[in-house]
Amino acid sequence: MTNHIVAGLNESQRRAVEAIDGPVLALAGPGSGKTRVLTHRIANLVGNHDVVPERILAVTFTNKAAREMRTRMRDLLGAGVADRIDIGTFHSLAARWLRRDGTKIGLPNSWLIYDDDDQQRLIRRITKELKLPEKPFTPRNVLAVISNAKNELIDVATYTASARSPEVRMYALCYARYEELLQIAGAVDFDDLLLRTIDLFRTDALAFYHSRYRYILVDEYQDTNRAQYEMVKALAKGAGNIFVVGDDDQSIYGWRGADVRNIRRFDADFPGAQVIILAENYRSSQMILDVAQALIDASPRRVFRKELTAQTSGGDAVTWREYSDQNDEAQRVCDAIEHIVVSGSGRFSDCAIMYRTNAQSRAFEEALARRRIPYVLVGGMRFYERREIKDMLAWLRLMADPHDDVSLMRALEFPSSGVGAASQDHVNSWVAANHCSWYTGLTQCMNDPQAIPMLKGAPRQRLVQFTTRLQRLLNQTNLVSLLDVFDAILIETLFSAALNEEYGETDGESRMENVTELRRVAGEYLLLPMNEQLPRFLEEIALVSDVDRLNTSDNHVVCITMHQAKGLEYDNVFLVGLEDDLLPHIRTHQDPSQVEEERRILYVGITRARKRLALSRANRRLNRGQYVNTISSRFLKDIPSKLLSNTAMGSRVGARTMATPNPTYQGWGTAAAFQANKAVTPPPPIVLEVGDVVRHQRFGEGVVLAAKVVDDDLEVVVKFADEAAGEKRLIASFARLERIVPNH
DNA sequence: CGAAGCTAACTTTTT
DNA sequence: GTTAGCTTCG
Repeated sequence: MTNHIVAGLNESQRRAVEAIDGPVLALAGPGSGKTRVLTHRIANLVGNHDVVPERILAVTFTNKAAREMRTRMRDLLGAGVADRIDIGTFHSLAARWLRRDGTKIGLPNSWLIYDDDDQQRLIRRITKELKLPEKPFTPRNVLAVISNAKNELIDVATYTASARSPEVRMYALCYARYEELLQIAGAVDFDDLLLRTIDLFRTDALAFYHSRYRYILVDEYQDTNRAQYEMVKALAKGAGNIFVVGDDDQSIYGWRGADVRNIRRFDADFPGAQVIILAENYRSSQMILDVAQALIDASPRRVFRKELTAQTSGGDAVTWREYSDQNDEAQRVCDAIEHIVVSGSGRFSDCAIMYRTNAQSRAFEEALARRRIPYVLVGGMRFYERREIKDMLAWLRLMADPHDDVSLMRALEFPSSGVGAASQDHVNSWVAANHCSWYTGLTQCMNDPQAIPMLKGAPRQRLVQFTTRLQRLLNQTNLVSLLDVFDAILIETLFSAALNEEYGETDGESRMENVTELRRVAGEYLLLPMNEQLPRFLEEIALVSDVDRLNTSDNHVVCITMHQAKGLEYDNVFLVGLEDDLLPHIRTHQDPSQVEEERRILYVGITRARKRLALSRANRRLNRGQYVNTISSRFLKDIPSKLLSNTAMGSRVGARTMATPNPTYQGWGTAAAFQANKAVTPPPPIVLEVGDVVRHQRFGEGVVLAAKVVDDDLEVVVKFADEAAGEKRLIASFARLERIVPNH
């Protein structure tokens, strides 16, 4: 039956949609309509083959991809049907299954997810406890060792048994203790979500999942790690209808355990697999694809070769420019963006600046802010990683699980409970010796003054006070919603006042606004049954990423790493910092396979562009306070120079000098005509004179000592009342100064 | 015990 | 140019 579901698909897409039985591998080049294939395949199963929606499982790598798929499914099938399909990331699905069946493999009834920060705190505690030297045993290193072991499905016993060198034996000790502490806290880390699910699939519970999921679809299969691969294999053993989409040329997560071999050996793992290649590109111009193709064809070992073809030939030339330094690069990119907007060929939101490392974003942020171009920065400090947010979450988590040690120690520090390092050490050695949680230890200590002999007098009193406060919260019976719990904590801890105390009034208030924003998010969970509200809220927060929060409808330039940009697309893409040492990153130079991964990162970046692509580098770059000369990325050699133009995008604007401002574009005023979003609208230009009294978000009040116009903006020197802040040179619009007393 | 001030190290990418 | 962790002082 041919109908609207397959209408409009090309030959390969259609085959991928209609091959519903058995194993199928779809090799989907960038922009080849991968999501379309996934959604239409599901629509085909439900609409044309009467598959019950509940029998379908779709796995993605990001929440964003999951949400997008859900939205498209609703358009195709209607919400009533679409919402019955299980769609999610590996991690969120695993969490869902473990909530349901975790007790079968020994998980407690309720458990928490430890994020990266929690893990590091735990590790720091362990390395201190074991008195390990700082040198190789940084939290980051130790965590990487443990995570790699977990990714390879190596448990503590196996790891310990295979430890030869003294150093590895130390890591083994950390691993063992780490696992014990997680267990005591009733917590699982990201890797555990997958590992424990594999454990679950080794029990007879697997039969349930086999009967439940008859059709399995996996997106971005090239990014699966060992654990995810095992999960897929276990599930696919049921009905055998396993459909995976991926592209080995876009495999860029090897560093966190993803194994390209999973996709390359798919037909060996699943005998009789159909392999379908999707190479027709519906996104980019042929000019852009030629560059991408040249780059990837230069890769020495490729297994599946694809020849990307565009819908139309030609397009704007891809540009390559070398700038003097990172600020120059940022300025010229801004020129080009302004040109695009002013000439009417695009909006700010059609432009994206992509770089290899987050550290590169600073120069662009400053240049964009200075010109009042609205932008968003993806990555860097995430909302849920802010101090005040983590502090609030620590208390919320304690409400769900008082044995969560990491949160308890955090709650102990904010609001300050007056419990110092010495007392903490006493408690810590006691709970370590008794293999119990802090909460258990503190409760004992409260009931029996002699329980922890080292603790007495005032320090013990303070701990008792803290425990009393915590128990008062835990025992409140009149809390009937998540918001009640939230507010009870705010009241009991005097959270807002504590923020002002800790950060000063101005900063404290703005941090409280973030907490209020968190409260607003919590408010979205009120429709769930009371006992599910808090756990679900916490789980979602642990698994949400920055890209997930990216709002594509707002009119702003996007600054993003090439990694995070995977799955996104823009009319105009600026790939910056194409320098050896940055791309390929210096830490990959000695390993050819890692350098090849860097090549694929660039490939991913290039193929994000629809219409225009600008490549650039800075001849010298400020590294940590020092300028370093750079050389072009070695990957440039693989792109024939005839494919590159050295006329920059928007070069007319680029030619302007600081002395003669572009008459057609006058900062934000003109840009506002292009319907910028309110949320990102920079403040109107502020005019300051010497002698004005101003307020800064962080530094507080100060007086303007000097002011001069630099590059269309005002640069001021402000002497702040706060001794610590002293005198600062600031860009007026970037610093968001507020004039409180004009100088008349 | 906590605040302030100093040093060192550091920056790859993140579910 | 930042941040985290350590030392020192009050």
